[in-house]
Amino acid sequence: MCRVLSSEHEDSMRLSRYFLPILKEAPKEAEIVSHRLMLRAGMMRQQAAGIYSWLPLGYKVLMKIEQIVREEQNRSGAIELMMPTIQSADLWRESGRYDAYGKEMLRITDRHEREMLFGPTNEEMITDIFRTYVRSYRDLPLNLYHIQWKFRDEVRPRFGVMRGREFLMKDAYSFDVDQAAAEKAYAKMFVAYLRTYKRLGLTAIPMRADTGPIGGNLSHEFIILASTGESAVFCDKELLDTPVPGEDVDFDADMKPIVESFTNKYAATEEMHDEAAFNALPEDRRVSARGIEVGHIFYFGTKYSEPMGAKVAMPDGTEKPVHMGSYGVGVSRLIGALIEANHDDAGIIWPESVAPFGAGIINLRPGDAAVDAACDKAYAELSKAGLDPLYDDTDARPGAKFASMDLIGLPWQIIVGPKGLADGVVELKYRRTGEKQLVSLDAAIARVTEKA
RNA sequence: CGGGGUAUGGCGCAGUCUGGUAGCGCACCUGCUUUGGGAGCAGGGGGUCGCAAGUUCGAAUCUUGCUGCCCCGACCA
Repeated sequence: MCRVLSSEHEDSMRLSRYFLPILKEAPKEAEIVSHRLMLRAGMMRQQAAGIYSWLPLGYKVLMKIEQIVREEQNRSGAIELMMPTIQSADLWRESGRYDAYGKEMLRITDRHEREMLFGPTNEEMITDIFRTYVRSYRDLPLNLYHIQWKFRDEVRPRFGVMRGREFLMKDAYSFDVDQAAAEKAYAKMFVAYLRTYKRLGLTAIPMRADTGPIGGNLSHEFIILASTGESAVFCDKELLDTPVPGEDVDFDADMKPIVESFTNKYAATEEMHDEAAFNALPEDRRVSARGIEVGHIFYFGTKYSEPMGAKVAMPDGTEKPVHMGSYGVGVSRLIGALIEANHDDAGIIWPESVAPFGAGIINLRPGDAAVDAACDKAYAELSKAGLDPLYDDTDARPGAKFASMDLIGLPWQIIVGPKGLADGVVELKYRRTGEKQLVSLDAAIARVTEKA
């Protein structure tokens, strides 16, 4: 009894007590599938163009993605801190970007008529922190990151969270003594990104990106393939199966072979596409698809350290500006990308690593003693196993319950009704394939919890 | 920022051309019947028709101005 009660105070939830405002029809402004499904599944609500409230279901997914991103950043040796959303214009004047940035920057004036801004990124601020405290080459390398809300006043926000104005982003910044060291930091992040997307259930392909005036080849966009992607991409089919390093990867070792196992194969977005090089691939290895950018890493040398005076003392006593790189992951955008890559006509199909609840339990006849008891048992067992189940104990009709559960896309459903129970079985449904089987309650619980 | 749409209850929509007391489906509340893939019947609540001026005896409807939102393009995580 106490066990059941205490588990209820964790993440598991009875639908009758939850806040899950499901819509049968999607608001007309939502055009693409991820946007429609997020609104219908009650994950978010638009408050202004490109600005959203995160409702409980959406917020849970957002936090799960954020946590995976965080764990992989930490594993690679990056260190988390937190910078504010509001910044002073003065910092941006130092780098020259205050005037250069244009109208995408949301400029704010405070009560003392001081010029402020809602940060679209944090290179200036992190450089300021660095120059304040770090003076010696001995303190390098250093990689600091935070996961914070950003604002870019896009001319035309669209596609829901895929192209919002306010968005959650992980941005990391590396500091090194020279370009060779910075390249090592870059390679570490490259590998951390491969691992992050893998854990999210996505196949992200690193593609060379435009490095602008700095040149070199140290900029990659991480792209996932989805038919609704925003840009055309071209790559070698072998990249889809190139192995991603496991949890035991040693980040102190040389990352270059891993990076090269990806960068030695053709991959480019439309802007960087080289038709001749692509056509040199055997025909059956040419993948021409659409993609969604979910991360971007680049090395930019002394672009900020130089004008902002972020220098360290070198062994010979001279001072040199540090070499920097920055590494972004669009955390909120990833929700949209995940849905674009994982859905069917009935709704969302969450990868297990980010599903808002690990499994759904549907009670087809609340009030029926046997059905209630079976559901209570499933709920307690799944909760105990840390599966974080959502228990639909409402008195809605079966059809509505099935439709809602499919819509929100939990990996597993255990469906309990009086008819099946009379034969000693419940229905176990795997959302991704739609595969259903009639098994005993214990077997269903065992099957769902075996991976947890 | 150029071009095009659109704005009527929480969501989807009709009504606007031709001015005359705001309607439908879903959702919500009550009751009854139902209950294994988005139930049926009956009753009920909820909207100053985006905002502001104007025309008119009378404006959701006509005129003017403004604003929000959406789509296409250029731009970006």
